Amino acid sequence: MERVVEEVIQGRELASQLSKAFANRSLVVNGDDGGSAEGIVNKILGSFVNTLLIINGKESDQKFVSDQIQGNSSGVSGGSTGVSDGRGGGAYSSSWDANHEHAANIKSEDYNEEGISCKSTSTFKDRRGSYKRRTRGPLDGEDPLDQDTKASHSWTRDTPASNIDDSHAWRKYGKKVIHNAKHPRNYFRCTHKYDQACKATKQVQQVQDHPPVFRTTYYGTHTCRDYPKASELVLDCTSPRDSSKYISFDNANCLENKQEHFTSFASSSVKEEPIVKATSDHTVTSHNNHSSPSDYLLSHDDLMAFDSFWPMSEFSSSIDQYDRDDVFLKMIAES
DNA sequence: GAGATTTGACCACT
DNA sequence: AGTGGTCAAATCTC
Repeated sequence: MERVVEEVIQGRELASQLSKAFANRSLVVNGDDGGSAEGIVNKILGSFVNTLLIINGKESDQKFVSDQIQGNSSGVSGGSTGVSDGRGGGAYSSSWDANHEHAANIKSEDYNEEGISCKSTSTFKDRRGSYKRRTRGPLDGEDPLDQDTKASHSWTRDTPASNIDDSHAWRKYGKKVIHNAKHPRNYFRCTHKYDQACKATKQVQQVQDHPPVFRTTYYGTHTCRDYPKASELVLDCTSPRDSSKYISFDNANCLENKQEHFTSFASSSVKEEPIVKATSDHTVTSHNNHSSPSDYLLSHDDLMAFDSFWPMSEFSSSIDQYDRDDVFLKMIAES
């Protein structure tokens, strides 16, 4: 828990620095970006994620996530496209793409082997595809705006493995050989596409061989609920005066709620996470027989530290608040 | 038998 | 016409 407190305090201090940085607008300090708004933002993100990783018992993942945050810095600062070709920055990176330059830019020149698995040994008397397909348009119940939504909300993540666990149930529905790419692109949709009309999809493609790097591009947000009560974060609701803040790990909710505060995190089917209750003296109680497997209880004081991470009113970048939130929401979800 | 995967065809877009 | 994304029948796996 001490680590959590340290990270929270550090985050608050960094947020304070950020406010000062924006106040005088002269941001370059000592040649590196440690004192710049950008650098501070990265540190804040890192601190925040570290905190959550500690809470989740995934501290060992810190390095990896930290790398991803660094990779994301260009997106936060609006300095570049946000989608690297796998050679800029770290080996593994995450990037936010608000400008639709994501998958189309995936044109690695480093492919040198075919990694297609061929477990099928079927004897083909195939009639696949031998059907008449109806003219495509908005299907029944399909929102005509889905295409725009999909195009405008994508998120890429580079990982050393193709089968990363992002807490969602995916179903592969296609594989396509991409022009100028040596590795095929795999297409996944949310398992709950039909039963819960979840529109989230992702594409996974190997973009580098040595070391192997798999680029996952997420489209849309999950509206499914794998675990109905799974991911609600109630903040000290026992004390009404504390202006209790409700944190939901549900994407649909987060989209609605995040304008109020940064108190909602993306995703998802969080499984068997312990309750973490942080009281004013920063102690944690964790137990298993709880009503909701991933409830987190934080005191108002602790929450204030998180609130201070995002001085939104003073922050300006090339991506709007929605995007910025979503980047982080997804990042947290995937952590 | 249910759910997941494979894979050729269909369709939209440029 | 070329390309990428998706569909859906066939097949596989548990």
